[in-house]
Amino acid sequence: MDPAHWVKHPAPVNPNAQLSRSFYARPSLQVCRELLGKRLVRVLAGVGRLEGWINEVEAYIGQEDLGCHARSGRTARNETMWGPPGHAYVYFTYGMHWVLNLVTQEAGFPAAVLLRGLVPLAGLEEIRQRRAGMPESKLTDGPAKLCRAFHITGEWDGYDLTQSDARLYVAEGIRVPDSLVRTTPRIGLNNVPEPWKSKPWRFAVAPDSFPHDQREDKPR
DNA sequence: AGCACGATTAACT
DNA sequence: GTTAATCGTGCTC
Repeated sequence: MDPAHWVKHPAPVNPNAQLSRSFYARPSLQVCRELLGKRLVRVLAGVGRLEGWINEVEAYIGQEDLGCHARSGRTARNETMWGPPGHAYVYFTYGMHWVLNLVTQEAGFPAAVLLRGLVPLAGLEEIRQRRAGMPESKLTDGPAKLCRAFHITGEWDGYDLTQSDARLYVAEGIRVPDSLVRTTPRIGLNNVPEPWKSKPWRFAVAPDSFPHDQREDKPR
């Protein structure tokens, strides 16, 4: 990938800046698209920071969206999605996997963005440990894989990613031009009726688009 | 109370 | 390409 495709955020954006609630409090598709290239940060006490560039996301938008958990109304499981934006919505699925969403839009409207993929940036040693036996390219290339790698479980459901001293949050990152963004239907909605099944609400950018020289440990 | 299935993954043919 | 693993959730009876 031509490095010229990558443009750093213009000053005065602080590249370490934690995203504020106003970022999440917007239409979900806009938040979704803009999350590409941002960094998921997990602070582990005594271990250090795990970081990854966000490279794949999906939007789930309201009760009308029959692919969204909120389709069945307000329940104990989806409660977090109905709350204020900027919180983590973490749920358990397929009897063994946790997945992480970021709540979007205003409180009272159930919507969130599912994080489906990261490109490991920092804390590689810890990430590899959590994903023992997996090839380098498959450490965090799925919604449950990235939760496994970043120590994210149901305990994080409802966590406010915008609080100061957050141990889990999203920070500024690298700018991803539209020319690199692929838009497709969402993954895994096998029994969801149309038109929801085919809504192009998945946004992805190829992992090898990200600059290797900024990673803590370059892939071998 | 019972049941079908899931915003998935890893292993396998 | 197919499939087992594994259990919480929401829906039906």
